[in-house]
Amino acid sequence: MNRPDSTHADRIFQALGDATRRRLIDLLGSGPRSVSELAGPLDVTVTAVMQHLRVLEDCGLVATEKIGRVRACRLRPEGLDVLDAWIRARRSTWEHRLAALSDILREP
Amino acid sequence: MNRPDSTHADRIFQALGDATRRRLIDLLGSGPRSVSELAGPLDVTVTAVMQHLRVLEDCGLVATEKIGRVRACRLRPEGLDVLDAWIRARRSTWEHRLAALSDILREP
DNA sequence: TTGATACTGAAGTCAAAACTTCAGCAAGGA
DNA sequence: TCCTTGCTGAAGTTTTGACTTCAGTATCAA
Repeated sequence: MNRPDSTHADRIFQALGDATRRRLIDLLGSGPRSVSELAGPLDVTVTAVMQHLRVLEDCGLVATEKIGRVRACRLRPEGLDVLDAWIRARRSTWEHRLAALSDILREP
Repeated sequence: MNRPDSTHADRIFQALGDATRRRLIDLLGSGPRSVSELAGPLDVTVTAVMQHLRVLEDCGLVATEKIGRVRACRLRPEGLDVLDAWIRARRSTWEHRLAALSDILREP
């Protein structure tokens, strides 16, 4: 079924769930690129890159700007904040629960 | 195309890319559950839950153990470490690059 | 022993989404 | 002006993977 994703974190996980998009992200990691500069190494058509960029832009991981006839694409580091918050929230909850459990087990 | 995922982080993103699996993770956040206790709230068959558990177990986010005829499922907090490392690595790289860029722009 | 419960495995269905082709259009250069 | 480059949009194809059904198997309890 896979209900519609709602939260920001949901959309980011959904976006990063695709291997091509993660590779795109890593390409942009070494600096801004145009759409066709991304299509080459990714070995897909420029149209496919456009579609991936749309997804990544929608969830805040990438920003693009059209200058003349080329579209400049770059990463948005703040985009990772939501992901980081997701991890922190879970980690602290899970670890607290485990700690509480082991306290109980230590009872006489 | 979407080539086979190779790294551990890749498999985790792939796993968390699915909304049902994220909900499953959140259910386990409040304590261990059996397969059928998960299937109820998720509103899918036990078979579907089994398949999701397989994925989550393979990437180290969940551990399960069969006791008698019920399979006990629990989270593995360490599973998040890989994800956290992925974020940190990118964040620091991206931010350094941006810092370097703004240094250049500040040049006379 | 019998029946109910809890999962497992194989096999198939189906919809979402990744990707393509193709026909534009606008910008830049010769 | 004319050609090339770089992107865009619509539409269709193909693949992936989430989900189901159904037929087991093992465990537990009466």
